[in-house]
Amino acid sequence: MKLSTKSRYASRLMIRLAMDSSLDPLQLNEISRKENISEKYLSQIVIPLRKAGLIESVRGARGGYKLSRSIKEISLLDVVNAMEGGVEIVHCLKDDKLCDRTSSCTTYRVWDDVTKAMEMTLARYTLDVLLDMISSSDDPMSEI
Amino acid sequence: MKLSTKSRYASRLMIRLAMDSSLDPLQLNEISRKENISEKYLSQIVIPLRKAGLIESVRGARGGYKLSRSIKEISLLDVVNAMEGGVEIVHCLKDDKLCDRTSSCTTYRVWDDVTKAMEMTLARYTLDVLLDMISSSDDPMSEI
DNA sequence: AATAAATACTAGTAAAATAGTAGTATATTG
DNA sequence: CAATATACTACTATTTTACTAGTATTTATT
Repeated sequence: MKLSTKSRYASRLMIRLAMDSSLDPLQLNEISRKENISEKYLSQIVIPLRKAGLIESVRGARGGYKLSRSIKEISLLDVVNAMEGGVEIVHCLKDDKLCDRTSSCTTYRVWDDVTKAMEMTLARYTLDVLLDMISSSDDPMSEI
Repeated sequence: MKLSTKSRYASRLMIRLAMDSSLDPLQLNEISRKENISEKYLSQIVIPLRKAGLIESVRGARGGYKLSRSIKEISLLDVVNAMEGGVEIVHCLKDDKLCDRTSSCTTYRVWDDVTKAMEMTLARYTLDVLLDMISSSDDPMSEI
């Protein structure tokens, strides 16, 4: 039950975008350097984020990416949802046609409950909360 | 971020053991029939459960399995922990030597929080709670 | 003692998911 | 027009998942 690197890298990328106060878009090449993640891989990660409407891209020279909403309005639930297509821990939560036991399934209710707990927790971590966590950290040079 | 079939099947197997009030051990062949899971596969699933001390086996003819603790003392957290070796959603939560960013990592704290939320939720579902859910269900013939 | 019924153990394997890489096309700036 | 960036498409090695198969061992029953 591991989170994919895509979700984790996407989270770090989003925090980098949130940290960038400049009006110009931030380029993948810079995020790649700071986060030590292949630029090519980042360029894949960025696609679902854009499709989910979390970020906007600017093409061409001096292009890059920026958040499309305020840092208060983007949570890690949004990010993980975008990357994984939902955080459901079993397929039948997403598509109940996958299993005809659903309506009478006891464990189904448990997995649903667990999924909701994850969602609630992730939703609490909006980008502004994460920035607060970083700025209140002991080490001012801390990584994200 | 899906739960493995092993964990899900193990949960259903454990509920079957919990439902069995007889003093004799329950055999895989019966669980296999009732749950529509290959007996051979169940025989693999049973191994981590036994190693985790959740069930006991009786070998030989008329052998089988039974819970080694009371239904109040076994939760789905125990089951998932046994099957997956922990519910951590990132490896670094289990072994912090895996990443040198750990001490200064903001997202680390999020993943830790999410993992704890999952653990708390799973721990609430002890086998006796699950049995209550089944018996209070509308359909007396409901599957688990 | 022999047989049947069960678990225990070891190994293998097909399919899917993961974690990337590579290359070309397209858009924009200067 | 050249340089710089994203956009898109395709491929691939590795790992994980979800099994299956076969043999060995233990125990109850006859």
